[in-house]
Amino acid sequence: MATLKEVAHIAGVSIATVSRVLSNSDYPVSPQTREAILKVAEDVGYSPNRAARSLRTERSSLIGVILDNFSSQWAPIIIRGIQDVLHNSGYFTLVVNIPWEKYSQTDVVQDMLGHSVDAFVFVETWHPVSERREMLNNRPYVIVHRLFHQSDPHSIIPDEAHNSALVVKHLLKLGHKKIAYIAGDSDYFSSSQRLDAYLYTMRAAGFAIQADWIARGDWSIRSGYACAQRILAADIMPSAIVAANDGLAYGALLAVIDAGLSVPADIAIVGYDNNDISSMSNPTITTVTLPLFLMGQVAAENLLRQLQTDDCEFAEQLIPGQLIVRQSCGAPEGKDVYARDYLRATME
Amino acid sequence: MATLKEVAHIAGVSIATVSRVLSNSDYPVSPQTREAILKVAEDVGYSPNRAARSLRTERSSLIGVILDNFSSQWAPIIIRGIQDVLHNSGYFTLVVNIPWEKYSQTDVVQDMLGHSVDAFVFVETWHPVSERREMLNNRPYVIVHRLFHQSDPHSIIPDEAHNSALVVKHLLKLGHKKIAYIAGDSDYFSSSQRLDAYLYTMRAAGFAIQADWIARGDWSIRSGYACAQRILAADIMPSAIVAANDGLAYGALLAVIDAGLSVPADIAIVGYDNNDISSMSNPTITTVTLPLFLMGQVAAENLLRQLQTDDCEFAEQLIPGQLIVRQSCGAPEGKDVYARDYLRATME
DNA sequence: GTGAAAGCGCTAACAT
DNA sequence: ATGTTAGCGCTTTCAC
Repeated sequence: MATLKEVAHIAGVSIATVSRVLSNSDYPVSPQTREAILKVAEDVGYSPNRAARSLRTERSSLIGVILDNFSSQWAPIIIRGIQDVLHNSGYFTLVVNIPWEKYSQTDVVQDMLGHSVDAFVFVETWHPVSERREMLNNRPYVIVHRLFHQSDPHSIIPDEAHNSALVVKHLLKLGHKKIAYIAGDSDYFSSSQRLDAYLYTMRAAGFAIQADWIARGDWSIRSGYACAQRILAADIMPSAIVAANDGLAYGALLAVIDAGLSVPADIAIVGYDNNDISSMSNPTITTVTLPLFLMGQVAAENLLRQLQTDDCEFAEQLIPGQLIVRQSCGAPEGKDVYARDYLRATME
Repeated sequence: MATLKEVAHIAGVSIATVSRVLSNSDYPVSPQTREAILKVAEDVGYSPNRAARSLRTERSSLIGVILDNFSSQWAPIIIRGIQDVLHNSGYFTLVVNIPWEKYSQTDVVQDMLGHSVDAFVFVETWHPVSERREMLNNRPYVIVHRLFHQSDPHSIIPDEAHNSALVVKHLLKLGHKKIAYIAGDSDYFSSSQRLDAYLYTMRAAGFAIQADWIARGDWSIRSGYACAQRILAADIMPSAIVAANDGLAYGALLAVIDAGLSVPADIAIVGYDNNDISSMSNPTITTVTLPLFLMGQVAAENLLRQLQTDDCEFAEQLIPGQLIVRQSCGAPEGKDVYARDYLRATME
């Protein structure tokens, strides 16, 4: 590969001048010289040796990205959002998947620091982050879609309260007053956030909540089924069920149908996350979609800002999701949103 | 961060000796000295400066991974397989997603070469690879799950012929003689491979194929629906339909049901790919699963071999998939494989 | 078995 | 506006 020295030799100037031009320095160079150098660089296909540059500047144009679970339905989209911004700014990402169980953060972070990464992104991480900053060699970092309890001003997270309130308000607007809730695994930060928003929204609307309207599952279809069965046995039968995710909602759907009831006629159901399952079930499930790509972009932009200016202000950034109205809530606008009809309609 | 110099100073030896120990060189160093150095390195948390090492050795411990579509159902699993092997061998990966439309391979490859990547992995790439080797600066490379027509000895690909024959033979074993076929988009390499295997297997079994038993779709549910409608109008009604992927199979399923027929009683259906849809439909769809994680691992191991020994032999490696028997084929062992029953059974 | 020193390609401080 | 040069941390050749 071509080096500065070669370009300098061909262009008949010193390597310092070539460096000034090709490293986008703001050091003054005469237009003619600049152009000549640019031409030679183009001709020989010059590409800077990042190792040499990195050794000198202690910056690598590399960003470490650490995630819990690469194969989750969220991670790939978030990563694409991150890369979309970062690649356009000349950065490469070192993406590493570390299953939560075998997490030994130190090792990976240490290795990444050996590669002189300029900053870190943590995606969907759950791990305790006490003293993170020192471990990270005081490099900038940002957390996207944080799943653990500890608050961190460097986080970009879904606005769980807003999103959860979104579905509850949607049901209220449809006239429901007796709304039950299936919560997710209590280990998750998002689980309590979503539940709290349901409680708050119901109270703000002035509707009482029966104790046996609330069941706690573990995010799975199976537990959604079991929770819905318990709710159906409540003293006062609810007219709608809000589930903390689409798996739970789908399980609830099956349980309600198996109980000989109809969705949404007898019981309305709404989910959360816009999982594939919610668009393929029968009836299709009304849910909330998270703007994952956007979250990745925002995270990357946040990081770039940190990289450019020494001290910026930090505060958790909450990104709102969007309601997707389908059949399971009974709203008129979702009535026809089911896969087979969509298929038929567009197949003529 | 600690440097060789510091470790050498503390240990009271020269940096050369420290380097010999800490870079796993096979140069002889006395056991006592070695141990002393190792201890100091541990104490100060030494981590080699990869930029300096890379500058010197022209090797970076970085592998460039280029893919078409990060968010495909295959890519993340393949990548995890790749990383599983590579990380254990001390490599980091530079993963870059380049949508096919805006592919300008040269730029990314060029940038990666600037980072001195030791080798390349192409995942699900479609792009022409003529003269790839020179462009890659003669560095090792491997292609996983290749989607284009040109053959390349550096490929790790699913054994499409074997897999496709797997489902056809499965139907033959169940007694089907009149088997129709819905092919995928003809632009894809895998499409013709799968179709050919169907044709070959049927002929080898001695069964004639009617011209109107074969329809060509574009991988989508919608086109599966349309293709099945055409097949149902054939002069001789088939007893089974093989679809080139699960989307087509699901579309066919809907069409058969809409025609007032039953699956698998009247028409058996099988898919390919083990997409989520095939485990969630009703009936669930018999299909073939691709060993994606394994493919990634094999690809990475192949690459490591190239990195270690100068000349190794190359030949396309075909990785066989596995048949997943569910309800849509009518086989007894798949009879009970449906989501709701599974749910009930395990819910007690 | 160990140490001294050259040099990888680049940037930046300093000189002109 | 341009050139000269030191030195980033490491590996490796050569000397002892």
